[in-house]
Amino acid sequence: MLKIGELAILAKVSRDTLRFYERHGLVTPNHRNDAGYRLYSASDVHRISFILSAKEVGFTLNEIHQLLELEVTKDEKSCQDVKQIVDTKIAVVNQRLADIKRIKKSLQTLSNACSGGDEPATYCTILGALSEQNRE
Amino acid sequence: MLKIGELAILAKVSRDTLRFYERHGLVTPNHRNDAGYRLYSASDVHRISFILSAKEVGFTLNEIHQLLELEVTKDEKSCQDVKQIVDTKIAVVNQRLADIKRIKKSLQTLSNACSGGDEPATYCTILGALSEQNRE
DNA sequence: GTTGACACTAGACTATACTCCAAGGTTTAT
DNA sequence: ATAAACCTTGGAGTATAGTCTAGTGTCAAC
Repeated sequence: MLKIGELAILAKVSRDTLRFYERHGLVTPNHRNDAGYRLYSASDVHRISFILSAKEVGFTLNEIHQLLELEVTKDEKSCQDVKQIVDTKIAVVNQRLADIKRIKKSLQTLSNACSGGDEPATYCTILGALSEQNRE
Repeated sequence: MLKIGELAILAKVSRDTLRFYERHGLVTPNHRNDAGYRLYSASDVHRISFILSAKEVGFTLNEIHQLLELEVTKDEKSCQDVKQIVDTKIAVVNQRLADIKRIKKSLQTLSNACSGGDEPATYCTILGALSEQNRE
């Protein structure tokens, strides 16, 4: 059982963020002690880590909530419903994966073009690197 | 030369968004006609497409602006400065790539677990799929 | 037994990224 | 020549995701 400050340190978020996530149904403490203090389980660290990763790659808190809810609604929803939601997300993730790979490639082109010395970066533009990629 | 409404359709954004991006230095029309109408060049479609992709994978407009600026400041900044900024971004992109791959894998685990029929989704949780991935 | 670190709530405030509206000027098609 | 469709600016409003403050309560250590 972790108090909010302890979880905050482990999960590298602020206490306010934890309370905010609770209000939005993303992370709920297992218990409260007599004084009303939130008591979290150790596994909530993983839960928050997932939230942060998902956020990082462009999911909104609402979408993340929906993904986490698949757990909660397991008895009411049939597997086919779950699958449909998940497969839709996979399509989004694939698009994002393609985008990020393209951007990575452009950044690398840029970095390589600049790796010579400290001459002016005449050809150093992302859009240039991107369009070069498209020509290939 | 494209008017704002034409560019908006081609780039799949609203006119307001184009004006907003202009205020924030992301896309500037090449010219204005006598009536003050913005006139964009066709290549701005690519520019906006880059902005949208970068946004999609978690970059803020400020970061995107910085990346696009590398072009503008080419004569003032040495290649080494550019390279340093770009290499920092590559590290971020790599982290994001790892995150999104992990999420994709979890979603696929989930989808596969659900692919049988329409029995209740007892094992269908993302966090379950994620922790399974960690055990491997 | 009191001080300092931590907890609680409610509500105000901030940053980011739009989105909409009002009041007006321009262009185009009939 | 006039109406519809488009453009302009400035400013207000919205959604998302926190972040901060005030006022109060709790707990651990000295």
